[in-house]
Amino acid sequence: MSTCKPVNLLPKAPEMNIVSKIKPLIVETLTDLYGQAFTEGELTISTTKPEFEGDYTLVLFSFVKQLKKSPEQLGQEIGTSLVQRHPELFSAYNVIKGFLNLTITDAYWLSVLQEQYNNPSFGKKAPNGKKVMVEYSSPNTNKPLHLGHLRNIFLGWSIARIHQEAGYDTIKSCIVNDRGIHICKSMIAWQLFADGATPASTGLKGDHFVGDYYVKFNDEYKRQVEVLIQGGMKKEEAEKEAPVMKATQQMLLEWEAGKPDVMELWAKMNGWVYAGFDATYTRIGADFQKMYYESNTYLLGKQFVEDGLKTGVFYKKEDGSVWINLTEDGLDEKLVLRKDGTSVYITQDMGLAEQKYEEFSYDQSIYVIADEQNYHMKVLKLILQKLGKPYAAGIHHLSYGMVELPSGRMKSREGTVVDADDIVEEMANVAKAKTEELGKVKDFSEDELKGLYDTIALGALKFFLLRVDPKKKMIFNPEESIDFHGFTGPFIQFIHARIKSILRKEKPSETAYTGDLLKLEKELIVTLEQYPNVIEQACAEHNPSLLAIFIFGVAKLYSSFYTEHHVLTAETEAKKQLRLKLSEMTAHVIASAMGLLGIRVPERM
RNA sequence: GGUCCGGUAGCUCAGUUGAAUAGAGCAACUGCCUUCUAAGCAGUAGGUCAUUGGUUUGAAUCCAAUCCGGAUCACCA
Repeated sequence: MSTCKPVNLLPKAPEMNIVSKIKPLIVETLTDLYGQAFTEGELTISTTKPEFEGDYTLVLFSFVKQLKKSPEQLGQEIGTSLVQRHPELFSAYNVIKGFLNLTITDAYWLSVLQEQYNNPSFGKKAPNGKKVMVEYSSPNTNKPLHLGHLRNIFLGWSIARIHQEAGYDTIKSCIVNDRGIHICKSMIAWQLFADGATPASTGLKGDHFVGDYYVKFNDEYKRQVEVLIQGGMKKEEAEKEAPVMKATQQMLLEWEAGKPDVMELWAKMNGWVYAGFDATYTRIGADFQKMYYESNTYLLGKQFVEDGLKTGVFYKKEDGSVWINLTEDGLDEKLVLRKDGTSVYITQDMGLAEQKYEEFSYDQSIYVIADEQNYHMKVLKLILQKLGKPYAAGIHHLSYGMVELPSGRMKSREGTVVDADDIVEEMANVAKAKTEELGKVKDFSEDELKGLYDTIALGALKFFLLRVDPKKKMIFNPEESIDFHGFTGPFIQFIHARIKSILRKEKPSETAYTGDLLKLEKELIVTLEQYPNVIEQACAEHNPSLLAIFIFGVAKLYSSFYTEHHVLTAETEAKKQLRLKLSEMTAHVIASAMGLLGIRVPERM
């Protein structure tokens, strides 16, 4: 950094966000002026609306009653005092109705720019020594991933990445549901219909190959049930008696008994599925540090039942089944062990939580699971709390809404599931067509082009799924492919590429700028300065959409700036340097924020 | 029926720790490529914030009731 300028006139490098900086100053001013104690929490400070003069606004209404003065008078007094006491921070103020609009000095904003313009990690926090586990994806191994999984995966990956940026040590994990009746259905169908076919012999991706047999099972099952009903059987009975269903149940028993040929087929078919999943994960950029398999964990948790019975948290019914009564907590009674002594879903989850804690001693454990499991996760946390588990408090359910079609929920039986691989490929094709049409990267090699198409396709898809508040369900219309204009990933990628195109021609010099700031120049810095806060908030609220919304605002602002003011042919050399710095800082923040969403940004597009 | 979540522009969504004239994108309409990438910019139009009542200096936001949609309350996972 340059040190040969009159630094003493400038505020120190902004480790702290401007809002947290001015809050104590306002508190101090209030106390001095009126002799009453206020806390920072009592202040309402927001960015000043564009139609008014100023950067940040203090709402005065709340003080009127306590101080028995009109808002106008309060505003004048506080404003005068702040500008007098801290001329290095406040250059002007105005009072409109009950709002005190404060203008921060250009010098302050320029110091922010000067300190951070070449910092690609602006907003990154120092390690806080805390460990967070994020469990996401968690697929079944009987069919390929679909659009709903993608929302889960992008959310999980992003929330882990955001925590990492906020200073946490993160471990991404996945619990694979690799056992159970649904797997056996694919296995039975393969035995019946495959005639030895494999993914290799058919050229199909393993997860799709196995998924096809799951569909074949259901078709056959439906056919057999129909035949039995026509033979005079009742529907419920037919559903139980259909030969393929009986064979499947038999197979599940054999699996649990460890029958060698069943285990072998199971391992083989799961292997195909994993190969398929891995290909998808690699393409979309998902990764895990720890895989858990239900075939290993489904017996866990039984020791909890013993403990719970001893401490009276659980109780046993006459038939031998074990329950917990949660009615005092507003929930129902919940079974934790079947009468035959086998564990249920929630028992396994207790066991897995314990195992994760033993292995990683996490401070926080985030489960990315659809909102249909809100009740289950509430119960899980509550039970663990009642059992006095130290890790119970750190359990957080990142609940997200379903991705629905305009016609309603996706249903695999009706063939309305949007396949993950298909949608990625489709987006890549759109990206290709669009790129070729624009013809801006004709000199790219085959590989570079392919990389660019995936970057844009995944940018569009990830941004589309992450820009919405996770807890809200969202509508996806397959008729219209995901847009590349407006509030989208590709728009932001485009702005980044544009900036890079300038920076390839010239890089900013280190000398600090000391002149005036035009409206858009200042607005850009004011906005960029908020980035560390946005990371913090996205982390605290487990909500990547805050980053998506923020970074779109940045990109839009830069786009206006870019159209209105020239960088390389600026009015003066000093202005050019200023704008080069603005451009570089914007590019860094875009790359960083998009990175937290799992989206790459191209140098050219 | 109990619990939870949602209802904001034609569509998809922000805004929901109360604050100024409720914001974006898409779609529609008007302009702008001989100057750093037009996947862009500038602008026009589009609203009974589901309804009713309440609290407040101030309500899309808080409270109550009602209507609509969804999830869940399995010895399935």
